Amino acid sequence: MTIEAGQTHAGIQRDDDMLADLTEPQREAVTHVEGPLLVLAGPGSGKTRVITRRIAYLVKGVGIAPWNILAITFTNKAAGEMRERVGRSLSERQARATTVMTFHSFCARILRDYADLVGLKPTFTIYDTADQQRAMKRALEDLDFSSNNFPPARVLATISNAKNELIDAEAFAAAASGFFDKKVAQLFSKYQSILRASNAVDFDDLLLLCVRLLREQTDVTEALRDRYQYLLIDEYQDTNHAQFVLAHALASGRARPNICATGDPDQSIYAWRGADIRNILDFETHYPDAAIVKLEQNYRSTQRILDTADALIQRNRQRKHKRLWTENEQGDKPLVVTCADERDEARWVVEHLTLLHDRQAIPWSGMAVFYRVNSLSRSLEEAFRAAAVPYQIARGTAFYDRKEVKDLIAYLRVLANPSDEVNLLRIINTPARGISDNTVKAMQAYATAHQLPLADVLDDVRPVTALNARAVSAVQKFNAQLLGWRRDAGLIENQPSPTHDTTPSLRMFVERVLRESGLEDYYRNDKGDPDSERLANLGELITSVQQYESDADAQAQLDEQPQPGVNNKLLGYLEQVSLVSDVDSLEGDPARATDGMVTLMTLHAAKGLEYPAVVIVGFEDGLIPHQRSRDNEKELEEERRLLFVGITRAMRRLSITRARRRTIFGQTQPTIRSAFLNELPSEGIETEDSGGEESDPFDRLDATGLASEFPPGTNVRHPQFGLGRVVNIATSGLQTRAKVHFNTVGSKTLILEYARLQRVEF
DNA sequence: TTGGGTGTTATTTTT
DNA sequence: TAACACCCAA
Repeated sequence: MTIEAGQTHAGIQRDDDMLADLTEPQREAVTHVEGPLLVLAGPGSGKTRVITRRIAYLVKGVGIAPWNILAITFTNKAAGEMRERVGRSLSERQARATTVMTFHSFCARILRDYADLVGLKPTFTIYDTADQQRAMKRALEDLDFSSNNFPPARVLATISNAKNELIDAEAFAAAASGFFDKKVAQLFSKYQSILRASNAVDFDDLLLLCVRLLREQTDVTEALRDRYQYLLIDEYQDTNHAQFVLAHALASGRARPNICATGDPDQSIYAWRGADIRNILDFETHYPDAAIVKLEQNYRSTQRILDTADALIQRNRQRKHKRLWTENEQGDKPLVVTCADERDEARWVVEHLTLLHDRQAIPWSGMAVFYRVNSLSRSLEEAFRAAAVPYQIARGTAFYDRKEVKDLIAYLRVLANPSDEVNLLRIINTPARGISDNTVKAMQAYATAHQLPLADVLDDVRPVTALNARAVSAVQKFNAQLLGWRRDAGLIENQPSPTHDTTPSLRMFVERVLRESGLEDYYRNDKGDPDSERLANLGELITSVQQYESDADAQAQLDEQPQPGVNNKLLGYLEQVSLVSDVDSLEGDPARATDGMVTLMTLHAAKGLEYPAVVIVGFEDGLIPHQRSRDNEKELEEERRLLFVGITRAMRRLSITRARRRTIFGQTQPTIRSAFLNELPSEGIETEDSGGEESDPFDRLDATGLASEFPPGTNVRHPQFGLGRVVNIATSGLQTRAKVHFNTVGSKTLILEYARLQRVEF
């Protein structure tokens, strides 16, 4: 039976059909309709199922119009998955009427509609990290700052943190106190003016400007609240302040906000990117009459794996109590394996996985190896290659970061948005066309002196007296080319759209730009040898254009809209490129029966995935928890959550390995086992030696045990100095030094092995 | 304009 | 160690 959108109670499906296969808490979450709802979903607890079922229930069970539903996720992958699963339980028409988007695409869409209200043109460009870096370098140059003292990445990170807190350049300047912050304030303001002049925004601006829009334009807010009456937010533990405010603004304005947040504080691993775990921990404070549902039953892992994870996470204080349980079998004890060094560790991993593959018939695609830092993948790769075991590395957005791909996209961006200086400067002489650095500098100087956008200077270069005839003609030729392209794509305002026989499709248009810009020849002739890989990548980009185009055309047809023009498709495509990375290009869906390959990735990248067999390597102090997170209790808890995420990815087999020695930065050093080792239930795990070398009888004397007994923040008593509090703890070699702030004598650094510190509980 | 020499630095990266 | 950015020379 298909129910058409908009139909009311007459055609409502009986609840039982949709609810029969749910557990009690799941049913509770699905059937909660009005008012705030928080779903605390442990790993593997069927969260996505609950969310999609809830959407189906709202539409089919309650009769809510699908266009009143807005579901927000963090990743495109999650959005795509959710869209797909919603599509399965609703009619196609209903499913298409719901809005399932990432925070950023949602904001981008709103800003396109209301660009003028926040000082943008609808053609604005979304700058990615590389674009941001270029813009920041320009800001540094303009202000004569040395990039040694102000590394662009660090400055941008500071600015990003500010924007996540909804602090704009002005507010930042007002609050800046230290030397660095004051300088950053100047850079912040310069950077924003560069972006503004380029009609460009960065990822954080999408959120910031959206919030500003909602705050300042009450009619827009009203319209959006009216449209999106039921709000679902996934991975709520990862929301930053801006996202919290945005969600709140949308949900407010009615007596009981219809906001449904799902997430798990124990899986919050992005605080360093601005995520604020308090958003989920304090949900009931923000929404006093919130209903809370806990999904604690796990359908993924064996009992022993779950017990290990649970024991670990119970150590955290910043959390909501939750007890994980499962009806799954007990399973094998998780293994903790000590290896000689990283090569021995890698060898053990490959051997272990090969055994699981051959004896237990687990396909390669059902296995994953996680590490804390990317650099650990190297020794693993070597071992996998040596043993001829198929593997893949999950790396982020490699494709769109390729030089040749970025070049072509830069052309498209400049065509869509002539103000985009960062990208204009990228392509102005790529490939070389006789517009030298000096020519560019002269034009920039002229632009600055006359307060003109660089694009205007290109339109008429003759007044730039510093240029010789050759330079002028080179610039004119280039500019004429840009104009020609724009005209044919219908990208020039106040001009009739192109006749369809000029440039009938976006794909053909992009191919034409590729050819006529000289990029194609440039990469073909590069160094004499046919640079086939680069050309192949460009070909792949064309394919993605075509893909986008046919999707857009099909969508228009379904919506009974006229076919979009090349100009609109170009804008849409560029937005997709900016907001969609290719992380989901991972092969080896464990559900598939193919043998596939083993997947190697960071612990962060593992979130949301599951594998029958998991190995976590580098279980050492300084790695897990990471060096930089040791001094701070909050960060230490995040490291614990990271390990928790890693452990809970495993369905049946879990192994954790460490090396006694590891070579880092070219230096081989003895390691100390992770402080978290003592937090795993000793009866519930099995320890083993890799057999790579004789085990060291003194190994057990290492300092780790002590270190974990005195995490920063611990209150202690010293026989001489009295009461104090551990400030930080550092391990070097076999010694553990603790810096303790004593109530009476101030700070002292003590060697834990000798200082007779005692814990004091209050 | 490119290449080589030098110096600096070293998590995690949903968008 | 190794990757990357930067600067200078040809």
